[in-house]
Amino acid sequence: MATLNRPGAPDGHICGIDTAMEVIGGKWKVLILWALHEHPYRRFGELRRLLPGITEKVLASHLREMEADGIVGRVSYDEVPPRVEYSLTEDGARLNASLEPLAAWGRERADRQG
Amino acid sequence: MATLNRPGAPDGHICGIDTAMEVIGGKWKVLILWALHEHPYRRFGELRRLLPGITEKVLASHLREMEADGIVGRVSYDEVPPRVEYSLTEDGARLNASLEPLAAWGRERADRQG
DNA sequence: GTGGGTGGTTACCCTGTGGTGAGCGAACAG
DNA sequence: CTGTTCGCTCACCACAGGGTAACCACCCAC
Repeated sequence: MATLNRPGAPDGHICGIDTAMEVIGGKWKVLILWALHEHPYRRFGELRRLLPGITEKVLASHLREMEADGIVGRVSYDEVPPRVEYSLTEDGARLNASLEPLAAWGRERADRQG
Repeated sequence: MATLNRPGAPDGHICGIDTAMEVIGGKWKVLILWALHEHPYRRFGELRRLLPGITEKVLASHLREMEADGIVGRVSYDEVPPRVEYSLTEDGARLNASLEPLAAWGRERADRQG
């Protein structure tokens, strides 16, 4: 990622929000986070079914980025057919928790607008 | 806007996060929010100076979107040279507050990585 | 041998977002 | 009479992120 390139701060970051936005900056990332929170330890195909509309390519690349960011864990079992399980890391769980107030704000706003 | 178009939910939204992400989905929006929180009632040029690297076009369009979303207020004084003051609405202030946990998560993560 | 399910990869295209640079209208300073 | 401040607007362009679709290796059931 690192679409953010803002001068004015040492590494292009101004406040902590930037760091967080970089990590969740992807069309489906918060939903993947959410899905893994509600349904821990899901397989690739299960996640795909939990997120109607996502394509395999995007799911795979998002998962790999989130894994690299340390918010998603991946365990691959050497079976046939292959089995891979994704889960939230501790950091990912904390990220998800810190998204809750934002979700509450969004829900309230959605309610107000009917 | 409205880059989010995800089937599976009535209006393309699955949880409240989506609504919030739509509102803050813009490269500089959270920073504008932050700047207006730390420096209330700023003028266009002041905001530009507070956000090194932003261009006038992007600042103008982001401000207009945020105004339409009801999180930023705009007051134009009929003077010469023109004077326009931007501020957070109550809803914007609450949005900003609900971003705080996320910012904390980001700060903690930035600290860990040095 | 054909189809299905597993978890992907690869190549290509398309749109939206953001960046660049110019201009504008009025007043005032030099 | 040129330059500056102020808050924009407009036309154009580049690029990355996401979407589309085909393909792969493997095994099993039919």
